[in-house]
Formats: sequence, C-alpha cells, structure tokens
Amino acid sequence: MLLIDLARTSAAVAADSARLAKIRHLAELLSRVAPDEAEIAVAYLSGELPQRQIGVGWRTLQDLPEPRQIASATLTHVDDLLSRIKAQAGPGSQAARKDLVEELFRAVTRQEQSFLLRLLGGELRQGALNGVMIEAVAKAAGTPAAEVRRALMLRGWLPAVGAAALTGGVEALRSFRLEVGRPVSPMLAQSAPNVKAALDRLGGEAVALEWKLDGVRVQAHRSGPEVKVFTRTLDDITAQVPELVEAVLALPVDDIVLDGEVIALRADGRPEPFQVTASRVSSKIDTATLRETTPLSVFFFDALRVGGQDLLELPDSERHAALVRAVPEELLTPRLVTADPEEGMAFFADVLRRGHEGVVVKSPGTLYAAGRRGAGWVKVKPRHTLDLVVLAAEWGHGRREGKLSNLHLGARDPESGDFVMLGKTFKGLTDELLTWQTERFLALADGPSDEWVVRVRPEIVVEVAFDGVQRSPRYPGGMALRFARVLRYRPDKRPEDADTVDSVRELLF
DNA sequence: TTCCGACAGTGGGGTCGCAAT
DNA sequence: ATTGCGACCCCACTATCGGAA
Repeated sequence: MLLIDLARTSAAVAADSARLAKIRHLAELLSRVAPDEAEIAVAYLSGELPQRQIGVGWRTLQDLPEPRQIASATLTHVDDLLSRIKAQAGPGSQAARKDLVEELFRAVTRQEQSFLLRLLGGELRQGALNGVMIEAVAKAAGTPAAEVRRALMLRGWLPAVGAAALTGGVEALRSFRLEVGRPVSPMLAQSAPNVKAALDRLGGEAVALEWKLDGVRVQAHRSGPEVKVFTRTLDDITAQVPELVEAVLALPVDDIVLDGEVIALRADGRPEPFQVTASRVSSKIDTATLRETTPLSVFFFDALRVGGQDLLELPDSERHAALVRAVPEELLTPRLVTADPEEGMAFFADVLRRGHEGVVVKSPGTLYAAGRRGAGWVKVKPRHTLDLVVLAAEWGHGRREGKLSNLHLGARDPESGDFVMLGKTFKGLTDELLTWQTERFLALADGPSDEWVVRVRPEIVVEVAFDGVQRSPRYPGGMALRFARVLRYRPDKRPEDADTVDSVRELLF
C-alpha cells in the first residue's frame, strides 16, 4: 500500500467531524491493507509509529526539502526508513537522523509530507486516535469492538492488536491474554472537586478510599526470579527502582502483577516534593548511590494477577482481598472502606495532614478497566486559588489558531511594584472567553511582542486554580504554579488587588 | 428529547540522557 | 561546561459526538 492512500484517508477523516464517518473512512482503508502492512497502517492512522520513538521532534522537522510530484512511497519503504532513523546513535547521529528525515521527505508528495509532519510531530489532528481506531479495526475486521478493546487491554499496543484482528479475526483477538512481563495499560481515575461529590458519583454506597501519593505509577511483574517494572506509558524502569524489585522478590507469591506508586519519603515518613521522586526514578546513572541518598518506597493498591490467577475481571473488592493476602501491610496503600461521608472526609483531611496529595475513591464492584479512565475510580485533591495579573498571551494552535490562548501569569511584588511571572495556563477557557480575551489583549498590547507572544499592559486580573507551588529553575521568582487553570476573569479587581509573591511563597516549602 | 460517557485536542512545569556547541 | 532536543514524569479542562435514558 502507498503512503498517499493513508494521507488521503487521514485528510478525509479530518474533514468529517462525525465520528461514525471517521470510522467508515478508516475501516475502508484497513479493509484493503495487506497483512504485512496492517500494523503500520493501524499505527500511522492512530498517530503512532511501529518504532514508538525514533528521536525526531519538532526541531528536526524544520527546513524540509521540496516534495516530489508523483506519489510512489510504500508503507514498507517508509517504515524501513523510520527504523534506520531510530537506529542512529552516538556522535554524528543528529546529523544522520536529519539526513534520513530529508531523504524521506524528498521521496514523498506535498500531501504525504503534511501527513508525515503531523505524524512525526506527534499531533495527527485528524480527530481520531485509539478510541476511534478501535471501532474502525472492529468494523474492518468484522469483529465486535468489545473484543478489540479486551485484546488491547491485555496487549497495550493497538497496532499489534489491530493487525491481529485484520489478519486473524476474532480468534486472533481472543488469543491475547495477560502475560507476566508484558505491561498492561494502567487504569486511570476521573476527578471530583471533593469527597462528597466523589461519593455521590459512586452511588452513595460503601466505597474504598485510598491515599493518593504524589509519586510515579508503577506496574510490577514477577515470574519466579524475574521482575520487571513499568510506568504508566509502559516504559521499562526496572533498572531505576532496585528497592521495588527487591520488595517484589521478597513476596511469598512468585507469579504476580501489581499496580502501585513509588515515592521518595523523607526520614520522618513525609513525602518529598514530586520533583525529587521524578528525578530519582528517571536517573539511570549510579542508582546504588541514589538509593542511599533518596530511597524509594512502594505502595501497592491493586493486583492484576496473583499466584497465576488473572484478576482483571474480578471486582475491586476481590482484587484487593487477593492483594492483601499476597502483600505485607507495609507495602499496601492505606485504605478505608466506608459509606459514611463524615468518615471519608476525616480520612481525606488526615491524608493531607500527612503531606500527601489526596485520595482515590473506588467503587467495590469496579472491574479493572485497563487503559481507560474508569468511572469506578475518582480522585480528589485540594485546590488553591489566586488572583493574578495577565502579563502576556500566546497565539494558539490547531482549533485555537487565530486566538490568543496561553496566558502568562504574574503575582504582584509589593517592593518593586512590578509583577513576577509564575507560569502560564491555557486551561479552563471556553471558546467565548478565547474570543473575548483575544480582542481585549490586542487592545491592551504593549511592549515587545513577537511572532508568538503578545505582551499586554498588566491590567487584567484573572482568578486561577492550581494544585501547588513548586521550585522553579526557570521563573524569576524561583517558583512556579503546578497545573494552573483559569477559573474566571475578575473585572471587579484591579492589578493592585492581585495576590503578592509573598503570599505565593507561603505555599512553597 | 435530553443527558452524559468517552474521546480528542490544547497545551502546562520539571527532569533526565545524549549530542552538539 | 553549557545548551538544545527528545522523551516522559506529573497533569486539567472544554467541545463534540452519539448512545443511553
């Protein structure tokens, strides 16, 4: 199959806003693809590469050569080139990758270039990724979507599942099973503003509340003496977390898959800031020294397999019972089962007093919905707010093209009378607000603006919600807001009424 | 007919390893 | 030694479609 076929399909998918139409376009193409190119086609059309990462980003994709006129590149040819790009390493590799990228772009037409640019840039922008592709694969293969979804849960990689469905049908899909040593996409949680809302959403019956730790999600697999540890995106971090490996090897069960969180704790048991845990987990050099200075603790909260038995399709209460049988108390995430909102709120308050992030509320009947934001898990975190001043705004991309989108936020410095930038946000803005702020900020434009950033006179006050303040090596005040989002503009407030850097600093430890 | 769950899109700060400067 | 890039850790929120109620 030719790349141009995919580029045309992608364009058709982007042109139709209806999901069912997108599915039709994708399924039509998938039904024509040869078995040996099925995985590539599913990957490309859902925004993935069979190679996963190839070391090419936005910078390498600048200044590309002119396209050719006649489309002739096959999927196999493109795939070979991408593999060669990924294989580059060592001195001279950046230039070599760039050369190969240019070779690739010289070999394709303008429409194919546009498709590849979005694919390699990681922003397909056709309104279809995994969710729509699951339906398209099911339609093209003539199998129920539920079978595709189930196989994806166990395999974690849609191109492989899609290729299996297209070539082997429902039988091939049913042959996927949980395999110890191969990661499953972890189940994710929805969020609620407070414990009461979370309980209401879960139907007001008895629920389990668990500590939400601000660390790194891990999935630990053990088969006999072999242990592997994976992150949320299924990357293997076994070598970076020896403490966890040892803890799993010490368990009395030797065929097990566990879900949990690793976190760096201080000597007094309180959590280190997220930055410390993240740094420790991503450091690959000299782990032996790091585990002395910054030891990691692990807390498990779910079990996907214990003693050779798969638990994914059992309710939370049964999975947790199996977890408790296999894992000693000190490795378990603290948990309370209750139907009483008062008790739940007290538990939440206690978690916060201990310095942790919040709670996850779980319905006892919930099955493990791998890779999905299941309705049975609801996280609750406290929220801070500040009144800040807009210092500048950046032009948006994609559906925000032509709108000023990303806001630069500043707190008042009472000493100098100036404003200290604390970060940016683009979240929480409705289309109406985007239109309004674009007009308003252009009228307030002031000072040196460039292609992307419009500086404005510091006159607009905006109420911003955020999760916390962290140390920043980037911003002048040495601190930045975590997960800032707009709540509302405050036309009733003047810049002099905005919160000060001192009040922000109080939230930093 | 209305409601709501799931999805895609639009980006945020911080840190690492590696290659280039 | 420092800088730039790619990748990945954490992530919130809105608009939209289409099936559920």
